[in-house]
Amino acid sequence: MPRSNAGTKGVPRADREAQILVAATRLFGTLGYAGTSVAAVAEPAGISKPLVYSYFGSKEGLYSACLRRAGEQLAVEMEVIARSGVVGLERGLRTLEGVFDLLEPQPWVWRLIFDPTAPAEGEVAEVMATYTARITALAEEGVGELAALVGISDPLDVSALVRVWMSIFDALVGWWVDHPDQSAEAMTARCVRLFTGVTGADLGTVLA
Amino acid sequence: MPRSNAGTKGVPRADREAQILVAATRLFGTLGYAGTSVAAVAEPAGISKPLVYSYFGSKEGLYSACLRRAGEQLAVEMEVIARSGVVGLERGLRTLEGVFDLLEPQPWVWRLIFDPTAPAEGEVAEVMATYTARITALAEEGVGELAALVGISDPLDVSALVRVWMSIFDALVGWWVDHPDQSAEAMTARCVRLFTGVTGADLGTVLA
DNA sequence: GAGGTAACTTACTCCAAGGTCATATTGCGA
DNA sequence: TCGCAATATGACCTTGGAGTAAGTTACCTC
Repeated sequence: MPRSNAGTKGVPRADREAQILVAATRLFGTLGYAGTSVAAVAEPAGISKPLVYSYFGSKEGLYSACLRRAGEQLAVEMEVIARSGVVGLERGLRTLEGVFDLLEPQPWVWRLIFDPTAPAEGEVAEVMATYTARITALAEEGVGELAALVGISDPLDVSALVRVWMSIFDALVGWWVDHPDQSAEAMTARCVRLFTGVTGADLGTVLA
Repeated sequence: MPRSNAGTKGVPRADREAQILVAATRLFGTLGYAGTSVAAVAEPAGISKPLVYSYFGSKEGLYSACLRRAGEQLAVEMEVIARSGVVGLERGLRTLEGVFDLLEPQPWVWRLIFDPTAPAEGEVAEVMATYTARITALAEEGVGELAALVGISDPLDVSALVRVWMSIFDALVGWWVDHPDQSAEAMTARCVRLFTGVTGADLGTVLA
């Protein structure tokens, strides 16, 4: 019998890294960057703090790794939908639908990307800026098209409207996270009802 | 000449408290609760840290005091507008207008009330909940009325729509904070254009 | 002008959390 | 089977910021 708990347990680095990322993503997404300690990540991952540092270097490094995985997933999902040819309000809806599906098993991931408690400088800020920029670009595309259609042409108006749209998106995801009994499908249907009610548009065929 | 810097400077407690609150509100609203240290508040107020503790008891006590002042101002402003008889989308606009005016000299106050880095328990959380509840009640009133008009009756749909509305409000204030060159009046006009564009409603008379 | 009190500061304590070091165990190739 | 690299940890160092103890100065009243 070993005299200490140290020593390898036969788990390869890649596997451990994956385990740590899962635990960290969940905690960061739930408690926020500032509210999560590295020790609190190590515990559910079943390992000790120094191993986390050995693999990810720092708390920021750990967060960046989580961010890259989650951000890539979300950005790709949204980009695929944007390139699928759907336009107008329906494009917004389809994007919501895709995000709801993606987030269904791990809704806390959303907060990761827009966490206001994350550091405003350094590596984390840069990675966040990358994904925020990719997502914002898509929003600008969609909102810009829609704005032109209803006669909103002033660039500052469009800029504000982009912000509003992203905020609506965030609010709907946030509401959903607070109502875990609602399925992704039900959420999409809800969005259709709300959009229809507010804009008067016809989105009846979206739920095919 | 005095041998130390200690000793009264003849400033009455009420005056000092007011100075401290001004400095604290600005810092909390800019850097957030978590990002602001009590020492950082003391410095621009021109005093030392223990005096802050002597007057406000704790960092939470200090934040609560800021919150009460700011929250009361905002809640009263919004309640007055709500009771003034204006209805429908115009009520939303008038509320935005009132908040823009109130915030013009101190836009950072907005973030104070919805600061996500504030503690989730204890006195601060309670005070925040109080004002959030007052403001949410007004939103529910206004949104509920509007929702009924466009045939949205499911309580969960209304609940989600309330969240969306508050988020739009927050986005518009946030955009404005990021564009300090825009006057409160210009912002109100912008909101009229956006609302008109998105909903198709006629708000032409609002800018009287 | 003596003393009580309000206003004020210096110099600490304490703790949580980020980060590091020295060391222990085991799998595996030569 | 020998030894090295990879995996792992307990114990430690360090820092920043919340909070406090004890003392200093000045105003105000009698």
